[in-house]
Amino acid sequence: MYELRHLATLAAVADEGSFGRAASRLRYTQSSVSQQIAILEKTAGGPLFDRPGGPKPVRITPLGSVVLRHGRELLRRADEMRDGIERFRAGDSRIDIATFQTVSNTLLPQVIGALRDAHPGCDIRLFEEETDDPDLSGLDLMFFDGPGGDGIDDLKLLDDPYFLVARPGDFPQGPVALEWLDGLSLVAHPAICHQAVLEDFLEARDIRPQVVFRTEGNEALLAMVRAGLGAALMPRLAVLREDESLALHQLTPELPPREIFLLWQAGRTHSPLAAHAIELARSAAADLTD
Amino acid sequence: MYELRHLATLAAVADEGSFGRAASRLRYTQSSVSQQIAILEKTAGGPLFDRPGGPKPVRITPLGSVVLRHGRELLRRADEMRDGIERFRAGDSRIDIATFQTVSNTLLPQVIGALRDAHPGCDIRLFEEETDDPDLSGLDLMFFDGPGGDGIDDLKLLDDPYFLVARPGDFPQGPVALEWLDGLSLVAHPAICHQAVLEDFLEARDIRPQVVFRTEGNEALLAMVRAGLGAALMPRLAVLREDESLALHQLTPELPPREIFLLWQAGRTHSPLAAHAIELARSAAADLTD
DNA sequence: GGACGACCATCATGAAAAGCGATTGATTCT
DNA sequence: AGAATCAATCGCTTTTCATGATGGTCGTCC
Repeated sequence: MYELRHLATLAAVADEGSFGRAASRLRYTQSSVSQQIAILEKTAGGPLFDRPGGPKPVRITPLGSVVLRHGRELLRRADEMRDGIERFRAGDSRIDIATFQTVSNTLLPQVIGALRDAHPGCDIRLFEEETDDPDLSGLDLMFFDGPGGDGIDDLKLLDDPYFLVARPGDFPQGPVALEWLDGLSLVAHPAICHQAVLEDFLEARDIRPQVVFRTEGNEALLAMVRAGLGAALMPRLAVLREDESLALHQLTPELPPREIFLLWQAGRTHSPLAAHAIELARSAAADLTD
Repeated sequence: MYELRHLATLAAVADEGSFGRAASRLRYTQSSVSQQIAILEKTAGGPLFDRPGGPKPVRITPLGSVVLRHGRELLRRADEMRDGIERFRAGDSRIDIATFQTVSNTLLPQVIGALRDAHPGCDIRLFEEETDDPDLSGLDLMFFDGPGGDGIDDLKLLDDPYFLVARPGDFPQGPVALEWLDGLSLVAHPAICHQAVLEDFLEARDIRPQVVFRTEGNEALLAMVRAGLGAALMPRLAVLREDESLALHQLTPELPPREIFLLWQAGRTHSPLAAHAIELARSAAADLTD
């Protein structure tokens, strides 16, 4: 059976017009070139070159033209593959990352920025979704507020502690005892993901705040607090702009912090891009917890 | 260095999700598949599959996807090449033929018809040109009214004898002596190709007809004869419709007949199509000389 | 939990082939 | 005729390829 090597030889012979010159170009011997062409001629079922004999150049036959045309195309594709591999190794490929709101606003910008700097040609695709149940199909990486389950590897990036967010003056400065939350008017995220964990935790201690409004938007929640609709229990990182219009109170005892993980399919070999992204996420998380 | 075989194995492994199943599909052993993938992984510079171990299927890595995508493309092209060769052998290819007027009207229709019947998908291209100097570059075959020169092989198809074409009654029925042509008003082809040969032949015998009109078109010449502008010396085959408005007279002695040859580049291996065309032209010529 | 089965890597071995050098035969140019 | 050029071919060496056996890993089934 013929192989790419034979096609390369064919092309060289066609270029040089001579078996011998093709041989020296490819660092073969003339005899080897003869045999390679012979193999191609056997699989093609007829002569690929007319050999006039003597110093005249060999000339491609009509059948040879057919094989040569296809052969060159194959060689071109093989080159493209080499390029493709090289580009991939340079990180010039695609990465699909799922994320959620808080991460999009804090960790991710740093990660993406550094990634684009290091790999200018790369194609980064983000998918923002709030879900209880991480689905990594088609994704390289996923930020998630909990560890991965079966068939998923994870890396814990950081603990994001909960604070009570209220209007200045609504509570005395400093830590607030957890019991104060009982019966308190709160605005909150929908009861999925870590929000559910949180509410179960309070319930278990017989603390039942009154949730008067739920929305996914962090900014919307903070606006509600500013407007006096109620207080909010929010992870530190969700409060982007800390200004005089809001007061952050630690809680005693502390609520279980939201844990932020980076997930990927278990046992997966990462692309250079993904490997780099993991490293960047780890160090960005370390910066945030300073 | 990797070869097409390795890419085929890669694709099979990707399809089957298992080295062993790919091996049995390709009639290899599992060990051979392992080694082939190892070779590809070496040239790609990293693992192409994640091997979870145990009965879980292997999964392609991002790098593997790159190689696989290109690999499949290469294999597809290799298949196309096989098809191309097959189509070529079936005669379903292209043939370029140069011809001239008389041949276009007599021999060629039969040849082309039979060729298209035998090879329905073939691509026949005709180039009609009147020239003294056959140029076969880019052509498979050329009809010509003389033998081929240097670097050209030829096949003599037939002799086409010259007749004197006149209006009925202008000459007594039957052969006409050559001397009668001296001073006679003739219409004729331009003095190239065999026409030149013909006039030299007469000149050498001190016979000088008076050419009152020249044109390339056979039909135009015959129309001129009918109109009484003059007589014409024409090869038998150029007089397509023999009707009562024209009289054909043999000449005594005969003029050297126009010889019709089929030419091609010397030593060339023909495509099946060209080989067939040569055979058809030969037998069509034989039919005409009956 | 321990034996089993599915799976891939590795190693040694024998077979196939690829490549090489020398020679031959054909052709052209001088 | 002789020299030069070129491809085909032959015997040989080296490399590559494929194989079968063996060992390690992971999941599953009593």
